[in-house]
Amino acid sequence: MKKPLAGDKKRPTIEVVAKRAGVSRQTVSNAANAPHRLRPETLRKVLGTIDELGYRPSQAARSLRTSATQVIGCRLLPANYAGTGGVLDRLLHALCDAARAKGYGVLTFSAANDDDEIGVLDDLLRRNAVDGLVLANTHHGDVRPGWLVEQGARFVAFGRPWGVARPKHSWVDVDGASGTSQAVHHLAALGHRRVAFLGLPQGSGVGDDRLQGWQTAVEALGLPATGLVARAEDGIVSGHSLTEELMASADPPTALVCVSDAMAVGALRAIEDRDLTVGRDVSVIGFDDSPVASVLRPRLSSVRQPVEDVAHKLVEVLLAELSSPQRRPSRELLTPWLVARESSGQPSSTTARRSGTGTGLAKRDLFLRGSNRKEQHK
Amino acid sequence: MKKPLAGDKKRPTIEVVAKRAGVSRQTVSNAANAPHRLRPETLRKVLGTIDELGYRPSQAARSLRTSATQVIGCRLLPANYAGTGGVLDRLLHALCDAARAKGYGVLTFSAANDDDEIGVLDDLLRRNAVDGLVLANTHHGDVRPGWLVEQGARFVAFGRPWGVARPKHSWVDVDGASGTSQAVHHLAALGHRRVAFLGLPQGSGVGDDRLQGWQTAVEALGLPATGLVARAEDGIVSGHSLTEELMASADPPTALVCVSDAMAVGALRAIEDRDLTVGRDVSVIGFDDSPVASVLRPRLSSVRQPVEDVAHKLVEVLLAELSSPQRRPSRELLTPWLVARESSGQPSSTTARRSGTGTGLAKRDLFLRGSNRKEQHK
DNA sequence: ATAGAGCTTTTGAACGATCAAGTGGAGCCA
DNA sequence: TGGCTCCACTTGATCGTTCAAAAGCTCTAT
Repeated sequence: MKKPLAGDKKRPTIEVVAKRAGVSRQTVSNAANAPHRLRPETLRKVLGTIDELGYRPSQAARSLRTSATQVIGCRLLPANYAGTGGVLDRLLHALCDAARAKGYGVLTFSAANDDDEIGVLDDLLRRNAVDGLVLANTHHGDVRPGWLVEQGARFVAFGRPWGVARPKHSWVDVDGASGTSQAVHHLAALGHRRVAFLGLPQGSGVGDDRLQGWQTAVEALGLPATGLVARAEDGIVSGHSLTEELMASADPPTALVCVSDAMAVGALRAIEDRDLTVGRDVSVIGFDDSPVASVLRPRLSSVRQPVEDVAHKLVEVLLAELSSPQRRPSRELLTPWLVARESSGQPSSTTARRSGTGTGLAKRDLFLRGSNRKEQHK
Repeated sequence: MKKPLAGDKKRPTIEVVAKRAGVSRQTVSNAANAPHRLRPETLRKVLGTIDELGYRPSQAARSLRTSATQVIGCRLLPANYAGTGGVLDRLLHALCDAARAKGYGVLTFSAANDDDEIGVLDDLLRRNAVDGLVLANTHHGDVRPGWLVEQGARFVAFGRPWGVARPKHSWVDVDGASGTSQAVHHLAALGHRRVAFLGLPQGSGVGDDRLQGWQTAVEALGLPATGLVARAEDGIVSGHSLTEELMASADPPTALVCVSDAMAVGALRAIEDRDLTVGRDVSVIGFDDSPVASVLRPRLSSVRQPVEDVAHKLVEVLLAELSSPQRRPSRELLTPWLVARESSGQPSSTTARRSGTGTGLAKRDLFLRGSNRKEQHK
């Protein structure tokens, strides 16, 4: 039915469609934007012509008139193998889907740092290239939200406004504390009592949030807490040295809850270096369920963020922001869940050596790989 | 100098700038688009006013008039932990940078499959939402390039037009054969003679290309070739079973060159399962240098694609395509390089056991992690 | 003095859609 | 019949920019 736009043949304009259907421009416009205004018969006729010519309204002309671009801007963060990088990549996919379902596109851009990002945002806003923005990776002392509010820009943050008492903008975030708390409960249920936490230096929003979840759970379960928190900048190296530190103590932990998968990878290494077995002698749980988690051996238990839900909420909140600007900011806190794998098991003191974990390709690996492949081609 | 767009204050239009500078609209327009047409004095004055008011031309109005959106479309492929996924994520970042350097933005979208993608592309083209497209992940029997050519769309493919004799479109690709050839040469230099290849089923473009590189190198070096090629669908499980197969033979290989990192991960597992040591008893080299490569232990040697160069070429070729449509299609083949890590070492028969590879966190890990962090915040 | 050439600047029109106001006709009521 | 409302559709104006052509101006050559 659709006519190909072969060669340099021009796209049909609303005028062409109108003439061909024997109606006026506005009627064609209404057929798409306000079908209830047309008589059913007319509507059918016009839609038929639209389909026949393959007409779609020019985005530029529509944007000029309505000053709405139907585009959302989002910074592309460097894809590091662990940490937030992996999550943000997944989020971007989900965001594209969620946005498209609402008729929006996603314009991505990269920036070297926050100041550079503000430069890009300034350009996008001044050119009216986007209707709204998704601001990822918020952190303490983040200058971007304030700047955006000042500019009167519409945006949602993915991440709470850490350290800001009365934020003037909407945000969506994942309850990190719930995630680490789930991890501790899972470990306690397996029989662990000395559950340590590998966190970030004080002052990091996500870090403190996740630490608090550990703390809450430990208190609730009556587990020991002293000497079981170690902190450093995120990274494999940090995870390694913090774990060495903890394991060298008089009464070492039997399980480690980590603030990130990168930390967890470091922890795995340190445990192996002490000739201990991960998941038996010492259990490890990471955060973010980055792609590496299911490739490591033993596979890493990790807390997974509900990125699809986050993306839907982000779009929902942003669109609300776009339609009625002066409402008070909304907040959404979503709950992550634990993906338990072989890196977390019963402590060796309370159970005999588990069988069938050391060698061979686990059945679950097969299944996981299978479902990955399906996702890839669906 | 820049005036904030506080509150709902309207962006200044070209008319406002013109009035304020005491010139006409067109002069303001020329100041930005054709400065050579203005008297130096006038130019200075107008640019001053533009800067003072923070004026930027409305993208919509400009697009309407020029029918150029300054936007490139690119499909976002599912981020699988190995295979092309990781490469395409890196590519997207580089593409955003390269595009922005030329004043273009990148509109991303996801699609469930190629047909779905055509639907999205059709929409984007009909609405004139993008000037051009980057088509990633080309494969045998790909219907997209032909469809795009038929539509008269401007695009560049990342990936050769596999199986098409006289392609009608431009493309940029990485020379996979060179990559696997480098891998074989590297292994041969280390003393390996029986170098096997873990490939994809015949008919896959990238797979056959990479196999050919292995073949060429093996012939050039006079290494044995019979019984050293195993093929299956990409994936960890495939890598595992193919490796078991090869290692069970009468005269097993001492090194494996893999078509992907996923295959390589499977190979690592299979080797460990036979209680052999990777990098000593059997060396393994992957392809794409996905994020997992440097996290695995031993760290995986892998062939790395020059994504930044690819992105630059893609943008360069696409912009050429946009400016002068009817030139003949250009082709660019870039060369990847081998990143040698611990998974490839001297074969155990020709050398004593290497020291310092088994335990501890390698120094290079420290450096790598450090540079990752820097990239993240630069 | 005047025309022509060349440079700088201005003016009118157009891009293709939507908004706001206007028109014509059917239906209803007095 | 006149007047009013409501519905379906049409017309004129407009969004903010750039293109194409016209208009001024300066300078030179006749």
